[in-house]
Amino acid sequence: MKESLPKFDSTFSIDCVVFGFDEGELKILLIERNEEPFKDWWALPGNIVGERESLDQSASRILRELTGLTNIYMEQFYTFGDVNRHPQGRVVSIAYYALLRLGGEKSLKPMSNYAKQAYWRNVKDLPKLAFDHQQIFEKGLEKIKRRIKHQPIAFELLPEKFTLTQLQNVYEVILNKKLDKRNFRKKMLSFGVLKDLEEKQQGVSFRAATLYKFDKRKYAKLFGKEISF
Amino acid sequence: MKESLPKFDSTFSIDCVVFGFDEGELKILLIERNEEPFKDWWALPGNIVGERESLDQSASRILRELTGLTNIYMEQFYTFGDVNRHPQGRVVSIAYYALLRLGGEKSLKPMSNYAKQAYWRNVKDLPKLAFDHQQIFEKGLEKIKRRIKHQPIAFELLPEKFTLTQLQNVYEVILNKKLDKRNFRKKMLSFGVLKDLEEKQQGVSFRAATLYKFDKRKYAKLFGKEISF
DNA sequence: ATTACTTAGTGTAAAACATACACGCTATAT
DNA sequence: ATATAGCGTGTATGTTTTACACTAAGTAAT
Repeated sequence: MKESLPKFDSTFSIDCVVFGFDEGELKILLIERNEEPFKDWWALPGNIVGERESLDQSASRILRELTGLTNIYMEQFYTFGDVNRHPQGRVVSIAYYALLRLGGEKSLKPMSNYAKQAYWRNVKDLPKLAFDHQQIFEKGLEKIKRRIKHQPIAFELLPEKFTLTQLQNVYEVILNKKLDKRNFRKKMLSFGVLKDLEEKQQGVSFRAATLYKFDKRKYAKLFGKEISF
Repeated sequence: MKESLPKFDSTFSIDCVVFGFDEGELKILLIERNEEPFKDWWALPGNIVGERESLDQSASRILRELTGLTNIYMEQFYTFGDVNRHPQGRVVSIAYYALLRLGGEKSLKPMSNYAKQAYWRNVKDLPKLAFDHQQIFEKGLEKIKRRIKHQPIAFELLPEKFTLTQLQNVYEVILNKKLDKRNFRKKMLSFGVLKDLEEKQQGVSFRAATLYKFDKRKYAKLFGKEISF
């Protein structure tokens, strides 16, 4: 039975563009490779898909190994399959982006086997990347630029409780343009998916802003209608 | 060198959701399988990716073998990789949608090896499909629904010269809702990407409509601005 | 030639939405 | 007390979207 499938010297991997937002900057996680090919180069975190793993499971595993976190927001966005993208053989790579709350504690586990360590790097200042990872990163960034206009993904980059200014910053840094404060607030609040927590920021050195949280229940009720920026 | 990549009993394939528009209906191409597994079932056209083929090349090849046509508009949209999606082994499938002008001549080549014949089927009346092809189809349809709102893909389904009513029909059948004629025309013409050919339809049994064509040059100049429906 | 039929093609008013724009308020730090 | 820095707010204008119905033109049948 199994014999009827052609067998090539080929396999598939997952690569992840892991976005985080910190101090007003959009960052991604990069690893420093510890193995050939591209030893000592910077690369996107990724790995070969296990024999008994679905693609989503594999991506989750990679993120867990990398950050210790589960339940990270994650989405498959494109598959890269040029014949020579990997110098050691035919490796088709399924790319995911992930968005996560980078809450001060930038504690990343020391990496196993193939990588020395992972670091957050500002997307505006990336080093040269291994394989076709530059291309993968660019496509991932493009995808979240589109998606943030219609889907409530910005919240994935923020802590549970956030201020409107922080939210606006996320939009600005991803869309790469300044937005008008009053218009942004008016529109964002008009969707009715933010819950005013009647609570102020703590520990800021000037006037504290009101905290909000994203209200998933209310968002679910919008079903059909689209948020748009 | 090559030995450092883990080898599983796995491979990858392409599956294509080929959309056509004819007589006011949105159709897709299905093949009747002539091989196990799922012998005699309906399925999306697809095939194993060749050892020296990129994914796009492989998809083009499948479409060429199926329709005899090259230069079909085509786009990768998702990769399906559940462990058990293929009963004979681990087959990850990269899915493409294609849009083509179904101009009366529904002449499809008789299929080689794995399929008896291909047929156009209305998307509103599809048979049960092999593998996870129902899921693939649904995701493909969803994608073109989104994409037609922002990208000029409707033209790919129409002949070079078309009437505004035909164009509106494409939108209506893909978005699955009626649109207002006057508003549709106003908006569509306002983008300035349709060239009035100052020429009327031939051989219709009532008042002939003006023919237009999509003007790629002008569309290219819009770069940045977005068409939206 | 007349008539019946079918689709083409057209405008406007009201509502909703997007944009542009600037200053007083408040909590903190000194 | 005062300086500071970010918070929070409203309006007027322009643009876009929506809802809505009839006449014009060409063909076919008689």
